[in-house]
Amino acid sequence: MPIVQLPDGKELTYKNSVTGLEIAKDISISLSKKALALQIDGEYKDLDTEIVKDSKIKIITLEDEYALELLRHDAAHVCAMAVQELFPGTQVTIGPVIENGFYYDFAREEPFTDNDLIKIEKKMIEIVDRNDKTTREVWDRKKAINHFKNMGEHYKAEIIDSIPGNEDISIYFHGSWHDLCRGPHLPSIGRIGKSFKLMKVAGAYWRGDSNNIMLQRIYGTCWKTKKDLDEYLHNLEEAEKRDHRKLGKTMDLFHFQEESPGAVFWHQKGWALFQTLVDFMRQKQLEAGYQEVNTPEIIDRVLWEKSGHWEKFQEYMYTTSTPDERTFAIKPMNCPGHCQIYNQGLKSYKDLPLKLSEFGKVHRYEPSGSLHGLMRVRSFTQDDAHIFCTEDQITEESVKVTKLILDIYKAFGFENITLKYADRPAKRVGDDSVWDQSEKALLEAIKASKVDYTINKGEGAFYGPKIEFVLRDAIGRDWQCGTLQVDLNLPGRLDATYVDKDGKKKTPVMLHRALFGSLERFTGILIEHYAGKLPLWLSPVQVAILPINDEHHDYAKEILNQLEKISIRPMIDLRNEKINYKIREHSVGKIPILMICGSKEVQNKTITLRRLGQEAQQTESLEKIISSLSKESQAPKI
RNA sequence: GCCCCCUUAGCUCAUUUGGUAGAGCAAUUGAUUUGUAAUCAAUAGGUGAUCUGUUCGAAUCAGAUAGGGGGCACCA
Repeated sequence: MPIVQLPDGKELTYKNSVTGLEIAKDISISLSKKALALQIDGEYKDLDTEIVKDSKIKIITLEDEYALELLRHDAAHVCAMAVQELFPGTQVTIGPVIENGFYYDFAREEPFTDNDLIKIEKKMIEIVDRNDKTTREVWDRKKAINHFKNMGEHYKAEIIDSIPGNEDISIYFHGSWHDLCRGPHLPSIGRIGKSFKLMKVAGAYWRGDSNNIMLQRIYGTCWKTKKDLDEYLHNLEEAEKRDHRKLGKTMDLFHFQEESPGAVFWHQKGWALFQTLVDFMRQKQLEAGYQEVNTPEIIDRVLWEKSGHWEKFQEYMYTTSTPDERTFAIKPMNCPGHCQIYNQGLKSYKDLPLKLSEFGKVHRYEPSGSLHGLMRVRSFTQDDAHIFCTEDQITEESVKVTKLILDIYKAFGFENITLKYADRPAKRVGDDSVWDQSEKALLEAIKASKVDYTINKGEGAFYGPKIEFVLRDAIGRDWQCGTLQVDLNLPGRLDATYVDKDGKKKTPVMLHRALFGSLERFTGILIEHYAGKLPLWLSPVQVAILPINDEHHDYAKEILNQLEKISIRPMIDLRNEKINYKIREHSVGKIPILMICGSKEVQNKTITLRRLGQEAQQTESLEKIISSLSKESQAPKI
């Protein structure tokens, strides 16, 4: 006699076991038509799941957020069905739901072409129209493995083999097609509707391991309505316009060229932006008690061997040998250098925490496939620092770093910053007891910072656990920017010591931290974040002075002069062009403020101001504008 | 590094099956002296990424190399 409780608290009593669909019918015919799945005691199940005992249930319809996941999961199945109908012999592997859609990985000798994608999409629509009913069966493990092996589905057989013994092997049927799957699924496949689209084909390693074979991954997007799909596609198009590589070119900020892959040629305007960021950080770090230093670009490999970098990263380091037959590495990191500075002279516990910072340009021979505009380069500038401290100081210093990073990010208006806590990786240096200690300390620090975070298992640095501060680019890709790492290994390896209260020499802890991380990457993120419309203080050209005709040139030059005196970055457009033309060109060029001067302005000693993205004009006295701009162009206070 | 795709004028892009390349913007020159998102005209601009092959003939077909794009893997 199961009693089922509905979300509104109402209870229904049944004599025998009952399915979700039957309950939905009892509530209302319209609900039964909309019903997609079932939530039983918080767990999502198929709509035809038999309920045998008292439980809290909820009928899932398109209105529930979870419906989107169901739709996308089913869409992945439909994609696999379509592929197998069109390309017999293709093996299926996995097809999970991801943000905005799904993907499915296939094993097939021949590559899928863009044309195939169109065919597959058409076939998917056919399958949706067929609207096969979905049924679920639980199979014996051995039977399932043999069954899929006999079908030639070796990857599926392998997956079943790796499912923990206490879990059911559930097989879902959509008509005659079937797949191993955890479920739940829609009652029939046609319920996914037609608001989906296959987006791209890509390679992906079987089980995410680069030692394995490469599969072909088909990415798709799927939505509840056509309107949602169109909106998603439209937003994607808009986001692509914000691509920093595109804006970098049109805004004349930087370029790349094939003679130096992954290295930035900064143009004057891009460099001005870069330098503004450096100035900003320098100021913030001085306020936070850091001492800025500078260390050599090229250091003997002996030091890198000592630090452990050589063993782990040798193939990703640029090296150079000199006529005296020494091998040097071009620094990929600043930490060993900072340790050398720390090691000069005896340090006392009273010196700690000692914070050394550097805008250090580092070089890493990153895999060619990983290069990506400014986001991933082979030569970049870190706003790096190392805090030498005692174990007791780890938490306090870490909390300070976390706050500093978050405050700085907020100054740029970043809303969704993701924090990830990454613990010990497989390949690492140091004893596990030391790792236990440093992981505990960092976890304590992140908890004390009272911020949300996720766990990134096994993704720490080789010398210690880390917190990653992750920002998103225009099209939703995540990039690690800031980082904080607790290191109980390198100071010992690099002979750093301090004299403690008891007169004994001890090894300090080193906190590695970067705020922006890579200045190059952060600049890229910023360009996309602002869609190129940089705030006044960051804009390489802050003001364009546009005289109406050549009678106004002298006055325009006078304005230029006055702006330069208060360290505004102005430009003047003396070309013989119409004012409309000049306004358009400098608006497209994303200059925040246009100053128009004609006869009226010359006569009254005023300026007419027009701001980027606005049509409104504002006429003020030259004096007043100068003083207000001087304030407005300051870096934000944090 | 791996899979797939791309590379044509300074920029954005055409040239449908092989018959030696076009447009818009930008540039240059001239005219125009202009009041809030493109004034008009003329001129110039290309070893079609690079190399090698197939062919009577290659931007177009094949191969290699380089760079780039989308993913995967990597990311001190």
